[in-house]
Parts: sequence; C-alpha cells; structure tokens
Amino acid sequence: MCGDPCHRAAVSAKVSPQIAAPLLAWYDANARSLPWRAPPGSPPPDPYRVWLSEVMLQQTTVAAVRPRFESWVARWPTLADFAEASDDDVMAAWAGLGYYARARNLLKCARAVAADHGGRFPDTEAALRALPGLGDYTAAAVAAIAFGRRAVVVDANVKRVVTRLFADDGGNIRALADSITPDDRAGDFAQAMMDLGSSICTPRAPKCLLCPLREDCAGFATGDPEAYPAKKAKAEKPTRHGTIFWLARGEDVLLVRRPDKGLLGGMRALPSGPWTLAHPHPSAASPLPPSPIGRGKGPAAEGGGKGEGEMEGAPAQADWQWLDGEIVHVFTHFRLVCRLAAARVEAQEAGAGGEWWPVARLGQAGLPTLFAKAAEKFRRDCDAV
DNA sequence: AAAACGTGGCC
DNA sequence: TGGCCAAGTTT
Repeated sequence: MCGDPCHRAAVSAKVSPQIAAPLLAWYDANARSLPWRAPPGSPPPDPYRVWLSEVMLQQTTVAAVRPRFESWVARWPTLADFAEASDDDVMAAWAGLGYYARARNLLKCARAVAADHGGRFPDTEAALRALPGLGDYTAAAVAAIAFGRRAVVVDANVKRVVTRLFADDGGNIRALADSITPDDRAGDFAQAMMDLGSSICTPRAPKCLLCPLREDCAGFATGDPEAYPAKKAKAEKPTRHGTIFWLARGEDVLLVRRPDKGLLGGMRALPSGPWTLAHPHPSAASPLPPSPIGRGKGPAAEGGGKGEGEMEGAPAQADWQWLDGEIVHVFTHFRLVCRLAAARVEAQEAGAGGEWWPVARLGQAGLPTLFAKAAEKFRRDCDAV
C-alpha cells in the first residue's frame, strides 16, 4: 500500500465513476421493466419481493420466473402471508421451477424472519447471509436492491462483464467488482450489471458496439471478448435407468411424497424405483438371473430379459403392464431413462406417505416436470388409466 | 472443494 | 436438435 490516506478515496473517485457513471446512465435509459423491480432512481421495492425474485432467479431465466413471480405474489402478497403457508402448498407452487431446495429454504427463511426478526427482513448483508437459502450473491443483492446498502454483488453476469472489462483470468472477481461498485445506487448498479450482461455483454456474440463501457473495456480491446470468462470443461453425464409406476383406483392415481433430502426432495411424485447406473456393457454382461419379483403376470415375470430390479419400488403387488416407449429426462448431473408400468386395483389403502389423487385434477398436484411428463404419457397411452 | 441439485429457452 | 446456459446454495 502507499500509506497515503487518500489512496482508497482516490481510487474510488477515479476508477469507480469511470465505470459506474456511464453504466448507471445507460441503465436509466434502458432498464428492463420487471415485476419485482422499481424504476431506476425510485425507492426500493418491498424486501419480500426482492428476496423472492432473487431466489427464483437463481440459475433460472427471467422468462421462466416472470409468470411464476406474478402468481406467487398474487397468492401470498406479503412475507407474513407466505410465512403461514403450508409446506405442501409451497412445494406445489414451486413445481416446475427446479432446484427444489430453494422452495424448502424459502419457507424456512420466511419462518425464521417471522420468528427471529419481528417479521421484517434484516437490513444488513451479514444478517441476510445467515438466513436459509441466501448465499453470498443473494445476501448482497437483497442488501443492495432492497436496502440501498453498498454491497458487492457477484453473479454470472457480473463475472462475465468484469472479466471482460479487465481482460481478467477470473482469479479475483470480487476485488474487481468491488473496485467498480459505487457507494451510491448500489442496487441500481447491480441490476444495471445484470441487464448489461443479459442484453449486451452476452455469453455469445456480445453486442460491443452498443455497450456503454466499450471504451474502457480491455476485453473489447483484445478483439475477442468472448474468450472471457474462461469456460470450464463439462463433466460427462451418465445415464441411469428406472421405473415409474401408475397405480389407478377408481378415478384416482396413487401419489407419494419424496423424502426431504435429495433429488426432487419434498415433492409429490408418482411412485418410482431406484434410478440405477446403466450397466457399462449390457450385451457383454452375463445373463441376469430369472427374477420372480412381481409374481404371476407382470413385466418382470415375462422374461423379456430386462433384468431384475425393474419392479423394485412398485407400490403394490399387481398385474403391472409396461407401456410402449420410455421417458427420457435430463437432470443436471445425469440422464434418466424410465420405463412406465401401470396397474389398477379395486381397493387398497394409500399407505404411509401416499395419497389417492383425482386424475382429473393432476395438474394441481404440483408434480415436478419428470413426473408431469410421465403422467401425461400414462394418460395418453395407457387404457388402464 | 467437488458434487449434488432441475428446468426451459435459445441457436 | 442437442448442447449450452441462467440473477447459486448447500454439504
């Protein structure tokens, strides 16, 4: 360090306005109108709406979030309303948005704010950071956008803009972002960075000629801004196989609730067995032993050679029929191929964690997309429904 | 610290 | 049309 007490002030007076001022001017003229957002320069919106939108937007596109945000706040207009919602209603309302731990943490967070903070969000980044589901990014974003705090907001957009701006290898994004974050209008600055990242400084084919920061951008100067940030190698995505079951009784179908931990945790679902890694070399493997699972008629007993375990997890001993075809669903870290088996029973209890659900109202069950796809195929292709 | 954790839109 | 990617967090 230089020992000059004015050093930091000199830096922020010199560097920060060079970036923040033109960016904010651009934002004043080009801010997107979004339902969770206040117009540039106006008072901050309800922290509940800021928080909700930020959590919904984690790894999720604006296009997907917008309608879900609207219906969410119509149903639960305030934090107090939402804190009283049931787990079931919240998980069903989140269905289709993915990353369901967000919904579980959302409710935990709302109840924590109600119980420990008098029903109002804390207004400091550190206190926000301690709430369930708020990591470094979201705590900074809420502090800046909802409370006008100066906070260094770093998400994928900021990372992209900043690495290009400085032609940086990505070693210390936070320090670089800190160096251009203004003391005033930190919330607008953060949202301006995101708008710039989504409309101008895009991952591919950035529109540098429209960029308000072009003159100060080292990445533009290199002639290949797209090289930043460096992209990481993608991991191989293994394939798993499983079975999804449709058990009909009268006009109802059996639904279960998945365990709170793990994939699709806490969500309603059709019963399913284990999702097992495909055998590396199915044809070369020794023939599987004959399997009596399922007993009597049924897919596992028909000797199709599909192997043992396909009926594992079946919710009943029944005359299971395979549907033609399979469901293919791609998750973040594996690809799932599911066979579909259907049966009908006359009288059976739902059992622990199960419930008979009217088929006509399946749309309101809040099934995650995998099971919604499966249910659609059952209803279209299967006469046992 | 690497891996788990979903989904829909876009080119 | 299949891969890439999005306003990340948790363990």
